[in-house]
Amino acid sequence: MKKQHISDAVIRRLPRYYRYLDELHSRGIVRISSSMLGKRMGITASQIRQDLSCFGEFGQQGYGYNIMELRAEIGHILGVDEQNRLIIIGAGHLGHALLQNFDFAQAGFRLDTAFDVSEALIGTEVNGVAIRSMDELDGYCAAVRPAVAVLTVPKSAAQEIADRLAALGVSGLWNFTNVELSVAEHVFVENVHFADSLLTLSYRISKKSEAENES
Amino acid sequence: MKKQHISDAVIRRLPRYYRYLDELHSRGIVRISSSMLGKRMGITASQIRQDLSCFGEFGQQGYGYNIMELRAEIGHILGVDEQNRLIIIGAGHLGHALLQNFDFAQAGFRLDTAFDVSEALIGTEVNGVAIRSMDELDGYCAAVRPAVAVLTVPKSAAQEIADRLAALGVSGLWNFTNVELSVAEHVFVENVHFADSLLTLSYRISKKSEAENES
DNA sequence: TAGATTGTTAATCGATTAACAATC
DNA sequence: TAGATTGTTAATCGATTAACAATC
Repeated sequence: MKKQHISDAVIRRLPRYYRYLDELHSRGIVRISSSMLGKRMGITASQIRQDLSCFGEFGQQGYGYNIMELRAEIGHILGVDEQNRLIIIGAGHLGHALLQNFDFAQAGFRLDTAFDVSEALIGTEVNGVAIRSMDELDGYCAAVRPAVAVLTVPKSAAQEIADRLAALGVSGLWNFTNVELSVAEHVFVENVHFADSLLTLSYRISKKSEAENES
Repeated sequence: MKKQHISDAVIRRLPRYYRYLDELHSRGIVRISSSMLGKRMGITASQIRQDLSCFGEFGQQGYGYNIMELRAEIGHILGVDEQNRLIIIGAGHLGHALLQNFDFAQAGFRLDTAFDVSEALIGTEVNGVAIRSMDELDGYCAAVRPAVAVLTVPKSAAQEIADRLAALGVSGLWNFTNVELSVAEHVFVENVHFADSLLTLSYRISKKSEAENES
């Protein structure tokens, strides 16, 4: 095991390992070798072993990996057992969708509450989660100290709210607005840029039809 | 300009360039050099010039790039001017959020219609888009031949619907379900894995608090 | 024990950065 | 013209893959 610096490429593969191990486990499979897992995931066995070796020794020669064990180890590395507190800013359509569908607990977070500016929403509950006024945000954060805030607000409000949350001491922002936030460096920002994602698909499709027209 | 193979890393940066150029343009700025753009984006000028050189020569020595022009070029590379047809499968919370908020036209797609199994939704309109029965899917695709289908359905239905869409001839799937789809190789899949994204944030936050505890 | 598979070191490959001649 | 900045070639850096001794 080399403690060193862990590259972003490795970190972004961890959730994918986690997902595959989850599925194997739910199918009742007990063990797997790096080469079998690699075959399923479409990556090399080398890469899997190399990646895991950043964090420890989780396998056994001649046997491979115990799926339940490895899943738990990766979950631990990702911090899913910490159950950090999380709040949602903006309970519009997207905020609602997350409130209704997304399993925050499985990703290691405890969803506390949501905030919105709409009078119609304030005071209501969605899926058992209370929606509060943005006026309460400061007091709430001071008292509860949530680790992460989900940004599902209009583009125009994003940077201002991000600054406010940074000042209130959140550690991370899960940003669904299509803007590039600039925040103090102690705050981690993870972007979910729908438009970027769809544009890469657009690129691949148009390259494909170009290629077809050439032939 | 080198036509060659274009790496995924380059393709994934294109939408980001596009976004920055959009913003500069809307602020009325006319030209920018690779070094200034790099400074804003937090990347090197070299990388920008190297990336762009995959597709052509868009700048001018001693001047830099005309923002409007470069934006249009990148838009064209990404295929935003093709206005491919797109359908949404699953008009639940997330499907609704996309129907209401997302600007498909700006990403180069024409949103035709949505499909769902819910009797309550079938026949209604959301934001001017008709929601049809899944029973109509085959006939609709045969007639209209949409290029892309958005998958906002429950996990359990995802693979089956993906297979069906692949057989119906779609070129791309924009997959919001947290499953790994396996489809015929002529179909491109672009995943938006919320859970993976949040887990990387979880990782960074827990590493941070570990580091703090050590000191 | 023999076979399988790990963790790790070394080799390769690809992506990023630096340097610079070309030229607006 | 002089200064600025490109596009591209070369150098560096990092990530992926291959190989293999260690060992269950």
